[in-house]
Amino acid sequence: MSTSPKIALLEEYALVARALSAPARLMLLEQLAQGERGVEALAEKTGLTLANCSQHLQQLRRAALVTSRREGKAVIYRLTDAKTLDLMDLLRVVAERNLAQVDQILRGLSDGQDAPEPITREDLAKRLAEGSVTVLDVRPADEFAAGHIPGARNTTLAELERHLSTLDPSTEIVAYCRGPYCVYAHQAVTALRKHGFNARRLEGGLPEWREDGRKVLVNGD
Amino acid sequence: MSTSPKIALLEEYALVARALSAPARLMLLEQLAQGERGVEALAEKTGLTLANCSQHLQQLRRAALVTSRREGKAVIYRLTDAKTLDLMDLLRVVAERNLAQVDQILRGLSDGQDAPEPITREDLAKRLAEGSVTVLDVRPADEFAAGHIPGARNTTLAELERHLSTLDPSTEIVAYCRGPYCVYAHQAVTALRKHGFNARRLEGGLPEWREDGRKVLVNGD
DNA sequence: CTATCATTCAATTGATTGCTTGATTGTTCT
DNA sequence: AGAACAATCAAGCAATCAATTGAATGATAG
Repeated sequence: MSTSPKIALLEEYALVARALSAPARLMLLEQLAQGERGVEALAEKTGLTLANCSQHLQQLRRAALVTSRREGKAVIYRLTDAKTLDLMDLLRVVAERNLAQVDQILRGLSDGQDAPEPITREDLAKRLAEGSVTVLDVRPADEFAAGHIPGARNTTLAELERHLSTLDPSTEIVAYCRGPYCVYAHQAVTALRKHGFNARRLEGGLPEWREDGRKVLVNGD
Repeated sequence: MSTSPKIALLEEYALVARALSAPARLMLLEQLAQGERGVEALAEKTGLTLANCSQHLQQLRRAALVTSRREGKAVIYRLTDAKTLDLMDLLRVVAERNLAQVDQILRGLSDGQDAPEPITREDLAKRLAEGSVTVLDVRPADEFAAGHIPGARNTTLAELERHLSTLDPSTEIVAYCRGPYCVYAHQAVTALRKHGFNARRLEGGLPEWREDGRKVLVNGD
């Protein structure tokens, strides 16, 4: 070791930070937060080419944020540690606090109107038990099928307009998506409110709900 | 905005992560955690050239992790937000959990022996009130002068050997330094234990102690 | 053993980073 | 106004990174 142990340690910490310093890798981690995935599925979801995706995954693996195992001819990646999600979340919090840019983008999502505070997972669980709420899962159908909040209805943003008439205007709607990094729920709430619905976002997304130890339905009810 | 809002957001988060992805900048943040500093002082402490230091500081500012103000002809930098320390700490935790490399380096610091668990700040405060402990501040004298735990004795690692005879072998010694990123306390504890002293590390360092709202003595008692 | 499929490796391009040197800006002191 | 000082800017270099393309590995199925 030519460098001092202090620098060597800092270099390791920096390696982890560097792994988080590309949008593509943040997307990959967001996907992996939903559950383990093969390389091809990840490439498709994130819009990366296969080779590029594979290389990003290897950078994540060098930083030990993900682990892989072989399953037949496929290689399955998963998060090494749920703490990584905390790290990403804190990254988001610090960015939102300090960077005016972030605030602007988020404001842009809500289209001029002020978005209401998100509902906590605990509150949603209570409301679900009472049946006094409609839950909307705004993720692609395959992710919905792989697991969702019990009782949730699935729709994509594109299809939302067509489903408006089937929603009860007198019940509050709670929308959720992949997690704090995902903007689908923001956009769904904005769209719904514009049509006069009483809609809010869920705090976090499915990975956080699952991590709380709450029930998740798999494979289309 | 040519890119989608989702990518734009991720780019902002990535910007923050990128700011943390160089050892030099982690060192700067560690210094700033002790309190605000001018550019020259930071350059000296970190061993960076002035221009280089200034450029790193500007990257940190771009990510809004630090803020600067002018004071006479000097520019004083400080952390924008204490949450940044949490972020760095979590970075460390994730790195320590997952990277075998980190474990090895830390093990190397303790020279083969197993280091005891660090003492919590709460426990140390109790022990201090009883007077049943010797507290050792293992930072450079100027940082000690700028603030330290009441009752602490200051010594550098280099001077530690010469001070051994003035330490009471029957009292437990608690060593601390700049914080979780700083290895001085690790090394001091190892040295002390090798000489038969009963020594432990404090969890965190002075910035964490201060953030707990605990008392700090300034300017040499 | 060969064919096939999923993934990784290797080589290339253009862009970015880290660090150095020397000039420039902005502030204070005389 | 001019000298002295702290900090920043600008230019240049080597090193690294992101993305693309095409070839090579590793595992399975026939």
